This record gives sequence, structure tokens and C-alpha cells, in this order.
Amino acid sequence: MEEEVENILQKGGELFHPGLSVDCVIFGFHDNQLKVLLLKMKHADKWALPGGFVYKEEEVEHAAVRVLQSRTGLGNIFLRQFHTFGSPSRSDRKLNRELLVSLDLEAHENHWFLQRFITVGYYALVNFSSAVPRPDATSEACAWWDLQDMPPLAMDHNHILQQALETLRKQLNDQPVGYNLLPEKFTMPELQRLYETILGKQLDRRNFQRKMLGYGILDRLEERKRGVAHKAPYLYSFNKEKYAAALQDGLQQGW
Amino acid sequence: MEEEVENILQKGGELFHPGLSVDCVIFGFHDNQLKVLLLKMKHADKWALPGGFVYKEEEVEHAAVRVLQSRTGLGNIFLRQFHTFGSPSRSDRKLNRELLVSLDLEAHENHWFLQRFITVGYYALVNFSSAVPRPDATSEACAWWDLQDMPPLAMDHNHILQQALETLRKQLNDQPVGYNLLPEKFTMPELQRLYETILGKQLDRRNFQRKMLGYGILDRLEERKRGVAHKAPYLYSFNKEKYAAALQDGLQQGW
DNA sequence: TTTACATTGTGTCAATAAGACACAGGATAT
DNA sequence: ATATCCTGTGTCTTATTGACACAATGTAAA
Repeated sequence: MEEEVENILQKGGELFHPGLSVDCVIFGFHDNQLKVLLLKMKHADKWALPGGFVYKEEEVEHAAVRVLQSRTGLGNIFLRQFHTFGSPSRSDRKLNRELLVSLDLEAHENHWFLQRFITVGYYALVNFSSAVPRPDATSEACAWWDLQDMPPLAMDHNHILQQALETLRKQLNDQPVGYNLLPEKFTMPELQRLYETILGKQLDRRNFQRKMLGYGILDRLEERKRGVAHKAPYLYSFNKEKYAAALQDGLQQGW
Repeated sequence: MEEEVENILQKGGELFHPGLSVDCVIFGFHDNQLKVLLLKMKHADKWALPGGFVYKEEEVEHAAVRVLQSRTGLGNIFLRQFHTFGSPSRSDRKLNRELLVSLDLEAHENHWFLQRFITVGYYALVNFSSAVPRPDATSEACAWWDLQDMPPLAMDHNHILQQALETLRKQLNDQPVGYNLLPEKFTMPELQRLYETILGKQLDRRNFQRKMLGYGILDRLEERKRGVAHKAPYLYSFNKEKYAAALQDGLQQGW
């Protein structure tokens, strides 16, 4: 594992597009909370967004797909580019130098890893339960963090996360957000919590249901949720065709 | 002029962040039409979006500001990043090689200008009449093109333009689009044409006026437009403070 | 000078959507 | 049995949207 990192850090200059990386904000939804997948860095006491480099002849988005796949084990994930971050001051060269030094690698000025990096930000929506968080070679842990309770992040990753969130909010009506974040079957209250978490505000239960059903993109199943200490809610699932069709025109406006 | 280009192409490897560029979609509005500023390339029979490279320690956005300034003569322009284009196939190395050759420059494989380029796309909204189009060193012309009647564009610039337009459409309610594209004083029909052009559809004259005035961001001036062969429309101007305030919450939804 | 024309300013009415709220139903916990 | 807590559904009011009619007013033509 360590060897792999050393290898990449040494040969990176030949392998990767110079000064370019991708960072992924991976959203999940669990326990009625929006979650983000983070990595605990080995050589610094900070958490960071999963990221990676772009091979010289690789699609940038494909690099993001690789990151997604290797951190969650999932393929075919909903993924969208949202912003590119390129401030010269965002690259923490000191931090990167420390990583090189900690691995007994030569940290000369021109080392590709110590240059300024531009990073393309992607956000992903994944099914929380299907994902299996796996740290990468430079991390000692990979875990979901509650959006309400984030640790300090490395470099400008906090800023990147905020931008991703804002984008998610704005795209709530254009993108199949619910479809990608929820399990196959879910209840109306669960869907509502998801919207409330993303929007950061409370919604009226009854009006929410009316509007959501109005889109005609949900199928109500015969089944009801079991094991709850009150009236059992119905289970719903997305009607994939109708959802896709409705998104063409945008899901009405206004949450 | 030619010398300047040669100089840049030779020293670019030391000056610029490798494999990175910016491209600007500069929108203007004139004669009730949405316009885009394009450059006619010298060494190819195609038009292209104004673009440039990013200095090693320069903010990416600042590179875009430089492009804006040098193509239009304008400073303090409304500018937004909208997408980053990074497909390996987007770089037209053949085209770039031809440019080098045409300038009698050595076109070896490793020349910085012949590498793959990632480009960050920005769109700008400018006051058509204030802008003074100026070609850059590699262009023989710089001119406004009607959006309805675009020439073939180089590389993936057509795709970039389409993305910019789509972004503009979606941001019509979040961004001060009218404020930046129209002159100080304008009529309601002019504002409506602008919205219609961006949205690509007709709007009802009376409902448009009601909704627009409803925002409370316009000041109606005493003046009326003169020299028109029919009833003279009022002139309006944006109330900067109220506009800024209204945009905080987003301008309602739904056009 | 009068009239035709094109386009603007303003208002109304109906249909639709959004916001606020009340009450009955049903599964577990005591 | 019954209390509790949340769910399912309906109604009433208000705000927004869409469709449309008519009077007003500058130039151009007669």
C-alpha cells in the first residue's frame, strides 16, 4: 500500500495531467440526515474530500468516476461537475511537502506534487446503504459525516463542500435528487426529510405530499412500513420513466 | 504584433499553468438580438471564442478578466464561471501545430502549446454599446455575431457556447441579467425581447410587465422614448439597491 | 389636416398553485 | 383498554399565472 503511494508520487509527473485534480463531494442520506463521505489523512490531523488526479489522456469526469468507484465500491453513480477551484493560494504545498518527506521521497521544488493545482469539483449522489466506504492509500479512514457536524477540512475543501451544497439546492428541481439518494422503497416522510435537509428549512407535511404526488412520478406500493410505533406509512418508489419525462421540463419551480 | 505571439508561444511553458486555458462567452444585446463576441483566427478559416492562458500564480478568474478587458476594452464586467471542459479529444493539436509552423516556430512533440488543454468556461454580460471589439494577436478580426446566425466555431467552442446559453437561461432568476446587458435606460419591450431571446420563447406583453414591475426593481423615468412611429414607451432603469436586495432571495421563479 | 397604423399602458376575469390548518386512522407502548 | 405519536386526506383562503380587451398616442400616409 505504502509502496503504491510512493510509486504514484514518483511517477505522477509522467502519468497525470499537470496541476490538475478532481475532488468529489459524495452525498448520502441516512437516519434522516444528509451525509458526506470524507477521508482522514494519514500525515495530517484533518479530513478531506476524496480526490484524485487525471491521467494524461483520461476524461476528467472519468477520473471522478474512478474516485467514486474506489471510495464507495459503486459504479454507475449520479455525478455532476459543479465548479472548478483554481486559486493559487488553495494548494497547500507545505502539507504536500510533508507527505513526501514522511515517505522519504525527494521533495525538490519542481516535484509535480508540489506545484499549484487546479481542481474540478464534482458532486455525487449515492445510495447510503449500498456504499462501502474504503480509505485510499494516503488515508487512514473513510467515513460518512453528518452535514450538521463536519470536522475541519483540509485546504479549501470546506469551501468546495459549501459550493456543492448550494448547487444541490439549486438543482433540486432539475435533477433526480431523490431518486439517487433514497433506497428503492421509501416513505413520504423520508422523502420530505431529504428535501428539508437539502433546503435547510421545514416544509409542511401535507402540502409537501400534495405537490410531490402532483408530479406523478411516484408509485405507491401496496406495502406499508413495518415496526414503527404509530400508524404505518405507505412505501413509495420512483417511477423511472415518468421521473425522467418530468425532469425534461424541470419539476415545476419553487420549494 | 507577430513578435508578441512568437514570444508568448516560445516562453509559454515557463509563464503559464500547464495545460490550462480559459474561454469566454461574451454576451451582448443589440437590435433586439442576443450577440456573442467572436474572434476570426488568422491561421484557420474559423471563428473562435476569446480565450487565454493562466499565469502560473494568477487567479483563473483573473485570466478571464484579462481576456474580457483586452477584447472589449471594458473593466468591471459581470463574469461567471459555468463549466470546465476537459475532454482529451477537445484539444486540436493539429490546428495548434499549424499555428506554430506558420510562425516558423519549432513544433516538437513536447511543446507546451501542443499538449492537451483543459479550459475553464466563463460567460460575461456586457453593455453592447460600451464594448469596443479588438482582435488579439492571433486573430484577424473580432466581431459580434448574432446568436441566431453563428458561423462554424473552432474545436468544441460550439458546445461551450451552448452550455453557456443554457446556464444563462437557468440563472435568469438568480443573476442580474438585464442589469448587465441593457443600457442605463431602456424600455419595457426591450427588456422583454431580451428575456424572450434568452429563453427562446414568446412572452405575453402584459403579463411580462406585471411580473417585472412586481419585483419592484425598476424605476420608471419621466422620459419616454422618442422617434418611434407609434405610441412612445416609457424609459426605465434598474434600481440597483432594490435589484441587489431582490436577488438575494432569487427573483421568484418561473419564466 | 385628417386618418390609418402600429404599438404601448392599463385592467379584468378565470384557472391554477401555494399556504395554513383540522380531524380521523392505525400501530405500538403502557 | 387506552394513551401516544405519527400518518392519510380534505378544505378554505390567498397569491400567482394565463388569456384577453380596450383606450391612448406617436408617426406616416392620404
